[in-house]
Amino acid sequence: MKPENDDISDLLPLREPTFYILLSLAEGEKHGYAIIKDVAEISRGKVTLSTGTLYEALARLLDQRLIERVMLSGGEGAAGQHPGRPRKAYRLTLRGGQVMRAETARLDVLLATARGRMGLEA
Amino acid sequence: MKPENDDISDLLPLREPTFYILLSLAEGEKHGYAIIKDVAEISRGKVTLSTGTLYEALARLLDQRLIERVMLSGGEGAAGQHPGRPRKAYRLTLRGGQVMRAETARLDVLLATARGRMGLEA
DNA sequence: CATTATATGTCGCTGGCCGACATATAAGCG
DNA sequence: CGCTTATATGTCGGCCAGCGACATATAATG
Repeated sequence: MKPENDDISDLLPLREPTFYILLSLAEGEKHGYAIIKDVAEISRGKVTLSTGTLYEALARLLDQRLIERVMLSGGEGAAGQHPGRPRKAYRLTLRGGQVMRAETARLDVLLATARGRMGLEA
Repeated sequence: MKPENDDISDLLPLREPTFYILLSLAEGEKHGYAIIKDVAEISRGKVTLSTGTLYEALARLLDQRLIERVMLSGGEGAAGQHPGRPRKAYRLTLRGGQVMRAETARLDVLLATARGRMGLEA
């Protein structure tokens, strides 16, 4: 019925790197480099994002409004002293959260179907 | 220790269409067109394989030895009367089964991680 | 003052997916 | 009989996310 213009299901399935990037941001706002380290950690070293993958994904996710830029917490006029270029922090949007819930739901169904089909309930 | 030459984890993650193709064959041997219909069914209409996707995937999976061709059951000299071009049936190999188990295990961990991170155990 | 760790970004290539197109064949129908 | 329909396999060009390689900038450390 509803034309549902910017339909979330068009964005699914998420590729593994993208899924982990959003998942990392689900925990709280982060800047790019922090995401790389976090993803390596939560994936138990299995996913090591290349910078190409990461920054291109961030641009795409911004465009899709699944994430948004945030001012760096550390507040006031504090430039925030740290090595490297100035950080850019991102956070998950409501829409981004919806996508993550839709994707986990999809995976859930997929796994249930697979378990049912293959003989490995044991 | 073992160099593990043809490592299965190089083939993961599977894309959704590929996953469903292998899952369909896990049930038993099928020919291409039957896979298309079966996948549409088991995915509750969510995944409709284009013939491009399907036949290219079958060629690739054969090459990776995840599936193999089988003689059409229906036996003897029976040509097997049916409309359309002669059927080509495929079956999952042991290696293909290993890949499916590895992939479902990966998804399982992924989902558990996601559930832990997002606040939705409820 | 050189190295290292932190930090962001671009570019070209590849692989899998996809829609469009091509082809072949048996069955059903008027 | 010829037309359409459903079944069946296959190719091709384009697209897009991921990825390795490369480029650049900066603060801390020895």
